[in-house]
Amino acid sequence: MPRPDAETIICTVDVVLLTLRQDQLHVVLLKRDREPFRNALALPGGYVHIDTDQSASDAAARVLLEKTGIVSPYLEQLASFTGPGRDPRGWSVSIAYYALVPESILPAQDEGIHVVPVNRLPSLPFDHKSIVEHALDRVRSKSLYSSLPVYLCGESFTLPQLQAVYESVLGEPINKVSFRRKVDELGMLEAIEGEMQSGRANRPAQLYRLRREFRHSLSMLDRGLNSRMS
Amino acid sequence: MPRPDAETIICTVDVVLLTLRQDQLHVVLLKRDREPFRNALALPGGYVHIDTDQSASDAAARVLLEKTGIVSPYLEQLASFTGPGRDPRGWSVSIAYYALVPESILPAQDEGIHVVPVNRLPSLPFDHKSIVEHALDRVRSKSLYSSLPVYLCGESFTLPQLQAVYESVLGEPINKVSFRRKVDELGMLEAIEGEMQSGRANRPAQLYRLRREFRHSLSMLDRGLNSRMS
DNA sequence: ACAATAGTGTCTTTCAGACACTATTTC
DNA sequence: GAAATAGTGTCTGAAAGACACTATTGT
Repeated sequence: MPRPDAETIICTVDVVLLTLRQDQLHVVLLKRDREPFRNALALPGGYVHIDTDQSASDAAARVLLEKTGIVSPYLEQLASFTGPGRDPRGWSVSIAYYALVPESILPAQDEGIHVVPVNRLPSLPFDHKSIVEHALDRVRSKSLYSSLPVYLCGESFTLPQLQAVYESVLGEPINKVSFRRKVDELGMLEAIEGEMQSGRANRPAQLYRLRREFRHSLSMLDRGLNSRMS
Repeated sequence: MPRPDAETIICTVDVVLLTLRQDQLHVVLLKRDREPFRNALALPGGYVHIDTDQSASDAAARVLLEKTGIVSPYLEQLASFTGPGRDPRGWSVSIAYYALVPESILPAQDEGIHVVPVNRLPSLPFDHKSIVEHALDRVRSKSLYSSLPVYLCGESFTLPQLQAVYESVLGEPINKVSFRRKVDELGMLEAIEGEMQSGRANRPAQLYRLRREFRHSLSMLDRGLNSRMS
């Protein structure tokens, strides 16, 4: 364990764990069990352990597992946040990561795990608010031209469900025909031979799953879903 | 100055300084004046100074200025590279930045400053080769939909010159009409009321410069120059 | 049969690339 | 006037969005 003092740079990782609940992006926050900011809600984070971690990415995966019990199939470096003022203990570096998971794998909301909608963030310690906002920017812009949002779905899902996920992430409706053309172009899905009943009276939708090659990496488009962003 | 030992994470910044020479991207490498890898060519880099640097970005700008004399109008964080093995002194974090500058502001190639073509990189110490490759990926993909390559031009330039710069970065020809439509759409340039003579006999081209608002930040497109990449 | 949603065919609009034409300079 | 490159007008083809139509379920 690093022993921070005035001579040393504090080196940590933080994880922005995102999920979709009721068609809204939510971020997982934990109640801090130690100083500084004890009892405040903050991103899951912790020191890099030079004795066990082979990289910051390892540290992020370890922290996420230790603090939430989750192993995320998608975990990507976001950016590093640095400076003398962001942590009261001293000059610090936080290497931030983001992860997307289906709501179904989240542990029950208790034990200090809070899932809060990203558009109703409470005030957060350190510069965690800024980190979350950077993560949202990244997720939204990557969702325009990649398969990233599929990590918010469970093992299997229908195309209408997947489209709703994209629409929730991007915050606006997508043309159905174009969406299906793009999904086809991405080539990331395979049909499963069972179907799905909609709860009510209608034609059932085909279930799909991610192809094996894309379980842990993205598929990219040249041209993007042309949901206006900018 | 941090005093690295087995207990401490070594915290540094490295800068990938890119420029265009003879229509080819080049990276600036310096001969290291101390161990480890004394006398090897490497990226300009150095320790974060917690007594003077207000952020890693400050550290990168300082290192760049100290080692090359350059103040780059565009300097962006690339990613952080971490692990126990990348630096022989111990577990290290390098927060990497990249910068683009016109060749004209580079100091004379001596005093240990080397400008080498990116497709003929020598073997580099640490994981600097990987850092350079990440920077190239980033620059190329951002060049598809932003004004990034203008930082490779000087104060003023013509549209044919700018197009050549984009083509050099992207490594393939661009349609002239489309390019001009996109430049116009980006809205980042303003005409200067002098013209430019081409060295030989032809119609002179209008000179342009970056609008003030874009001197230190990019302009982005929704749709990109459709130079095929991926 | 009707309601409801899945899935597709096709027309229209928008945008990128091809190409040719005009413009302006030097020789 | 010829050569050379700057700059533009316009046509063509590709891709995105609109919209309507068919398909398949439960009630």
